[in-house]
Amino acid sequence: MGRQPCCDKLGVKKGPWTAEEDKKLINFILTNGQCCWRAVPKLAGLRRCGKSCRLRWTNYLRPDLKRGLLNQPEEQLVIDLHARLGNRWSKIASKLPGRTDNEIKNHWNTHIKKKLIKMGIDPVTHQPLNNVEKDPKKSQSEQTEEKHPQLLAADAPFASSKETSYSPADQNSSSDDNNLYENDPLISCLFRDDPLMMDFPWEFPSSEEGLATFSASSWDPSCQWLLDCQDFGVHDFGFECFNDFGVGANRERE
DNA sequence: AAGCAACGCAACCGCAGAAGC
DNA sequence: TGCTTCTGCGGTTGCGTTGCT
Repeated sequence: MGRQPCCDKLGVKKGPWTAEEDKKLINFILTNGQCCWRAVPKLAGLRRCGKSCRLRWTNYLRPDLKRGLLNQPEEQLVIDLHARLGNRWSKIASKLPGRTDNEIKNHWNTHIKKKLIKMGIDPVTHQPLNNVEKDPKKSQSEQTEEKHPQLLAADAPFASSKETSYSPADQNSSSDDNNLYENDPLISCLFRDDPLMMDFPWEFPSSEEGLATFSASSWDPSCQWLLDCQDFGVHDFGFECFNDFGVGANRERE
């Protein structure tokens, strides 16, 4: 039987996205919202597979994305979360507003991993490299707190405290993550299921009226990228695609 | 200046689970 | 209930950039 490929390989473009393709995709999503990804390339006039479109949007074009390297608190949070959740990048990413799983995964593999190894910490187990197999029965979180004093301490705003009792992620990984940090107000805030303020409702209205409403009322400082665009080169495909939605008007007001 | 190696990031691939019928 | 389709996730690869010799 076999699984149908997500797109027919023939005639589907691969590789880096061009500014023109980005423009088409942004234009389409701002106009129609995120609908069936499989249909997006066809409707948007792209010779890409839906999967590729989704990836491009979620990892690069989404306006609520932060650009640039992870800062210290974010990095610390990633380490902390990784110690508890393992390579569940999407889970980790969901706790870092504006960051994608891909970004975090890349950052982990290129930066954090090395840092930990340099510090003599196994990035997989979060235990000292020379002590990895000493106490396999100890819970991962217990070990993490022991092994990351320098990470969990002063320079780590998200660091766990001794008062905080965490459930070891690997013992009960299916348990509700909310319980993990219930004693830590900041972390528990991050672990809430309800949307944080940065969760932007990417359900764009499709009618003109709706779009007008969107542009007038939903403009948010987090969308400043549309104006600044210095971080990822929106210049390359111009602003025309946003003008229809009142972004230009917002800009003029400033 | 040229060649090479290492690095970092964007993108692809394949699988698993969810959703729909 | 089982099959099909779609989406999302994590691992991996490819390539452009940067730094070193």
